[in-house]
Amino acid sequence: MKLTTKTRYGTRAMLELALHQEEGPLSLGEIAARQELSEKYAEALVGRLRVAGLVSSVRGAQGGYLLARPPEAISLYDIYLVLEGAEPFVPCSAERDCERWDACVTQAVWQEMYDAAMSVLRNRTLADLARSYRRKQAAVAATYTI
Amino acid sequence: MKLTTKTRYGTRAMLELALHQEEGPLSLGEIAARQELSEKYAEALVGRLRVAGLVSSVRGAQGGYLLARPPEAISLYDIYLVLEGAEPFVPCSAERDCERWDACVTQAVWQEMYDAAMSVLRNRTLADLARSYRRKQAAVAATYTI
DNA sequence: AAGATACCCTACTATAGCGACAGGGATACT
DNA sequence: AGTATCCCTGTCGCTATAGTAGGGTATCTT
Repeated sequence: MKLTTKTRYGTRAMLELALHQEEGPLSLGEIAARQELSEKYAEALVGRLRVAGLVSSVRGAQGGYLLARPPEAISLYDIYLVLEGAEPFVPCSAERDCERWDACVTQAVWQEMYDAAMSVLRNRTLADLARSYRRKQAAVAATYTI
Repeated sequence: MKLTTKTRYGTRAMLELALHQEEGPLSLGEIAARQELSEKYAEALVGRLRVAGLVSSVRGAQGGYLLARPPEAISLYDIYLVLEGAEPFVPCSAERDCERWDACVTQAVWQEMYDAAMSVLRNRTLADLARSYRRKQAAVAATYTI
């Protein structure tokens, strides 16, 4: 069970956008630089987020990307779904009669496990992340000041 | 995010052992047959469960495998841990100063997600599974009887 | 007009892990 | 003697991930 870099990078990119929301669009170059990624790879990720409607874009010079909705309205699950896909944890292959009762019994547990993980993502928005980030930043600044 | 067959097969094998607990040891051949696996593959899985102390074995003719502890004392998390390893969702690579605050903020979420999934496994024992199984079996039997 | 930038499409490589099979030999119990 | 566990090794194919690379078009700002 692992989380891919796609989701990780993508989520962080979205967090960047949330943090810079009022300073106008963020270009691919900037996003890629902060993630230490090639522009091409970043393009692939952000492109999908755009097609999915989580991000909007501004073309031309000084263009770039913006969140399509306010950060409170974008959950981490939204991002996950776009980048990771909705593929289930464990496919149940039973189309006809299922002899595999034991499998079905365990199946229920896997499903529960998956749902538990997803519900964490569902209950967390980009606004939450941004808040955590700023709080952390403030805490560190305070340490240095004192 | 996916669950591997190792965990799935392993858990089902353990369920088999739980269900046949009183009928003496279950041989590899039987386990493999019920999982529709090669004996060799089953051997690899059960072998690890044995080394980990979840399963005990009886050598020689009429030998086989048994649960090492009562089913109530074996959680699905125990099994997961043995077969999947304790590797976290996302390793934090920061050993020194970490410039990646955004990453750390997201890291916390991934961790929470992982914990949520694991807590489902922790709260479920083989005895629970066996109970579900028997209940289901009884329900189906009733359907056919009526 | 020039430059910056999004947008799109394709191809390519490398690696790692998973899923599984195969064989053989030693040990232990009935 | 026969049935099993036990243990070690090697092989194979597949798939997904994780990226890189290149080149072209459209659109906006300055």
